[in-house]
Amino acid sequence: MNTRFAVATHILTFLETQAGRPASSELIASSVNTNASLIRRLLSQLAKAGLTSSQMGTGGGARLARPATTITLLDVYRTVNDAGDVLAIHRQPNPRCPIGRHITAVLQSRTDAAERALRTELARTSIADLAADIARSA
Amino acid sequence: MNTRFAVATHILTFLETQAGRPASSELIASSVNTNASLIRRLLSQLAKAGLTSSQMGTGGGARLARPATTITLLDVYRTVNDAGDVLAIHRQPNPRCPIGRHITAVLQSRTDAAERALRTELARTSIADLAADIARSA
DNA sequence: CTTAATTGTATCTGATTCGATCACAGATCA
DNA sequence: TGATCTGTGATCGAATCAGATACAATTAAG
Repeated sequence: MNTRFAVATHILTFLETQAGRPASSELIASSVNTNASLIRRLLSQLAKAGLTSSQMGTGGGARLARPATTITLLDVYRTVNDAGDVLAIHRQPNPRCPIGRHITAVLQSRTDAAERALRTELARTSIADLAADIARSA
Repeated sequence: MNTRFAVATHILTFLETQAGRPASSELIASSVNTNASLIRRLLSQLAKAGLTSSQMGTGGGARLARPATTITLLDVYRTVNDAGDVLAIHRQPNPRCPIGRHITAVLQSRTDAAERALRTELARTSIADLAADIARSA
């Protein structure tokens, strides 16, 4: 499993605490404890998904593009995960075997339901919730 | 994502259709369309988890160790996945940053809830259900 | 008792993925 | 003009994975 979901969530939560001031990738990287290039790559994805916006040049950086109450963990998940890769399906069962011929479709419908449950739960938490939790911890 | 969950489920469903007759790793491998060694590795895990039992020697092979109605996709998931690796957490945020210091715990509690939802859904499907779905498709 | 079949496990290999790192063109502002 | 940023491309080493081969141990059949 990669760490993009966790890092992207960290980024967004960090931006929320910046109260609208743009944050540079260097600054964010120092909070996440990784390098700025990786942060910029994730920010690029987040911006394409409409969750953040960035400005180049002196004094530039990234900001949330929407109120943190409207950005959920499901939005983050959708941004950084290819569709349905939590419970991958194996490639090519033997089509001459009755099990092999049907197992993929049958199993897929069940794993789809499971992933749907995961997503529903993720949708219940917003970046604002996380920021509030952190404020309470601090 | 690896394919162990899907392959292990395939194996168990295959065994269910064998009606108690032991199936060799070669036979199973031909249905899954992979090699026997991989199947044996998975069967070894499944046996340790109490889902299958194997017998060496001529005429040997693997069987379900319990009725298929009592083996759920959650059992399979537990067997082949390390704990909580669906939404991994990144390793070492900067502890000198308020966000970095708290994000891991705060996020973990939310991803735990999501993974719990996933598991609950997986528990609703048994190997017998899959076998029945396949019988209906055929 | 001998032989064939089968598991369980170790080892190796090529492909793929991932994160870290460096580099640099383009944009922006003072 | 010069300093500061983003966006993106390229490369690298580590890790993971599936495929493959090998072989000792076990079991049943003849």
